Amino acid sequence: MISTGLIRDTYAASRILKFSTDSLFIHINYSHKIFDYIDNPNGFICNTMMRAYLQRNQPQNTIFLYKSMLKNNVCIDNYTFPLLVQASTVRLSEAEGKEFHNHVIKTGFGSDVYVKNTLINMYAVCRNLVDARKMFDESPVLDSVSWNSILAGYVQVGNVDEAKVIFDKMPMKNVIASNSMIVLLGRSGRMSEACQLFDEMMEKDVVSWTALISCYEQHGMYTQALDLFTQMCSNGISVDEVVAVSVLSACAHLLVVQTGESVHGLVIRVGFESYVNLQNALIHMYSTCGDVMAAQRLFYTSSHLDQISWNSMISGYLKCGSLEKARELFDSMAEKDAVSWTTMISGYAQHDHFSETLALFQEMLHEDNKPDETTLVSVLSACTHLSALDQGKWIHAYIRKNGLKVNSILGTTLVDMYMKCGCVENALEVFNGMEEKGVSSWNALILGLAMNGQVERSLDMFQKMKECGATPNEVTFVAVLGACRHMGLVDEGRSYFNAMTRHYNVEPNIKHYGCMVDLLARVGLLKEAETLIDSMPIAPDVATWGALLGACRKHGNSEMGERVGRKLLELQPDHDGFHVLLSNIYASKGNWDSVLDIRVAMTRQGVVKVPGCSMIEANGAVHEFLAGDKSHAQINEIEEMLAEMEKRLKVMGYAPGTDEVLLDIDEEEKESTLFRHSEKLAIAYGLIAIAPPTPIRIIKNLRICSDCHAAAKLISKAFDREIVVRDRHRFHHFKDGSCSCMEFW
DNA sequence: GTAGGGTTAG
Repeated sequence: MISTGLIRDTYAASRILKFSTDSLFIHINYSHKIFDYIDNPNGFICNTMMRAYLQRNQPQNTIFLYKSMLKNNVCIDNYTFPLLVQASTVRLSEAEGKEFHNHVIKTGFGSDVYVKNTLINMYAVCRNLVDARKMFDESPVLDSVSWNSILAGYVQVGNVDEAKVIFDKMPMKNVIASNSMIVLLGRSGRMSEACQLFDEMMEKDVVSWTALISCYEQHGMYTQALDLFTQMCSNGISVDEVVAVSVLSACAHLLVVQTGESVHGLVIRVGFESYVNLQNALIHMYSTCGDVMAAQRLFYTSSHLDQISWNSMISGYLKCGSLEKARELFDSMAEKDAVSWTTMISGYAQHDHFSETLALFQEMLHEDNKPDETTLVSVLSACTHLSALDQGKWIHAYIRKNGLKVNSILGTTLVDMYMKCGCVENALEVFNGMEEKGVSSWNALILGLAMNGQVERSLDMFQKMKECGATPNEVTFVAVLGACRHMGLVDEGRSYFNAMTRHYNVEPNIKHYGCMVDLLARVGLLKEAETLIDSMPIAPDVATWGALLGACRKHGNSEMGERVGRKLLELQPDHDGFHVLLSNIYASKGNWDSVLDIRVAMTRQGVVKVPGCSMIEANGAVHEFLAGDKSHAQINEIEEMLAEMEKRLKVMGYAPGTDEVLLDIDEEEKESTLFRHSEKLAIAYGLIAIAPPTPIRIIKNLRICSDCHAAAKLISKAFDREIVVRDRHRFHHFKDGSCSCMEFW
């Protein structure tokens, strides 16, 4: 019929069009074709088509059709404007809505209650409460839709007081009004009032239940959300795709995969699997709860996938550690958005694949993608772990250049990066410039200052933190006690430790006890440290005993050292450091037989001493040195520099501290072994490759040894160079013959 | 023909 030419029977045409548009399963293109064949469509036909566009989420076509009605002098009526105004509401365009409001006034349809209500609603949704209220107040006819629309406006802007006034004054409160109020109260954190209203409702529908369930969900009250959902089901309300999404989110947070599965079963039974959002919520729930196979099944069998589905699946693989599968999926994506990139980048960072993190970030930039704050947090953390200061600085510059917002998380990450790269002043600059500071920001600051030897400043910041109204948490006290430990401030440490529980309601955990044991033991209060271990309410861990062992070695208490060392080797027979420490204790007493025993034990256990390794960034590359390493391309120059260093140091009275050398060899050999330590090789290379006044920055994987520490102090004076060494514990800033650590390390 | 509920990816 259609193909024979234009349809001239307007009535027949309107029936056909109405039939095709009313059924949402019929594709819009079909209706569109019919419409095109209609000769001179009248107002009714155009309205029908406008509605079809609106219902299928094509508001722009609704508006376009209206404009062509104007052009072709098609009769506009009181059915046209509500559709038109709704279209501008969906598009969230107040300017468009206002324009159509003017048309309404000019054409004289302003008194139609439908037209008026859609206009009130348009202003309300666009948060223009002034104009919404004006229309509402000036209207001689108000029905329940008018009241609910103005109420929705106050819900929209979160004005509880005004909404309450409207709600109380309403002549006929229906379910819709109460549902809106529940949402508003819940969003404003007034959960008890929301619950009360919910309980008072005579008639509740699925929206009422969803409103309250989602409020619980948003406030992190996941258990309550699930309880309410159970009640909803037993009240005979059937589950729809909206409530399911909220409930699945709660399941994901609580990691209750079984509940999630039953929700899955319910929605399949009701037949809602084709909703993309619901699919995504399911994929997320399964992968968060560790059932990545279930997530994968959904993903690969679904016919409707969107960007979020892909990103969720990648994230699911990353959560369970399948980096390769995640990368494979990532690489196969047709279009990657910022979230896809960040997901993959941060996945690498979280699994300690820092080089991959930086490499993928480079790729992201190379493909012209704009990283945002979240991306940079992960990339910066990789820089911190790799001590890649130059890259870290580059990212900081990128943030400034692109005007990205340094929020509390990004700022804290920057502070941490600068601190852990030994750049205290840069860290402070970032910190002072931060608008919002969280507890973590203060923690990074306190920790960083202490780590860089500025203990007094660190403790001052703890005071200042409290003055600024931040509440110290567990991590804060690890940092504060750590600061005390870095300078041997025993009395201060004791008083902070006591204040934790007394004034700040923070129970000490194993790390706090470890700090205290270390602090006491380090200054020689070995007995007191051991007593503290014995009286701890928590079982001491290997690190706590290890701290005591290290102190025994330092203070030459070989009796306790042997006892503790033996205990540690029982607790963790494969730990290289404890073997070495105990062996050092024996070696310092000249007890070479026991040293040999330990060597044999290490071989038997397959324990390998982690070789000392120092890194130095110079001329855009990272150079690694192992002890006695001869593999560097410029080894001859380095050897010459070592000789020069040794010569100048001897003049200054340097005596090699050979008692730290584990090997049973003679003194002269010991000296030359000492002088081939990785730190010294790196320093020698730094003196060659890095022009003053740039500091020589070195990262060592183990603690710096006492001989290298003494030597570095002298080198800083003899060569007039600043040397910064980050060992696995803290920073040492060597300058003018002294070190920022003040010998506490 | 007009009014109400959701979240999911870093």
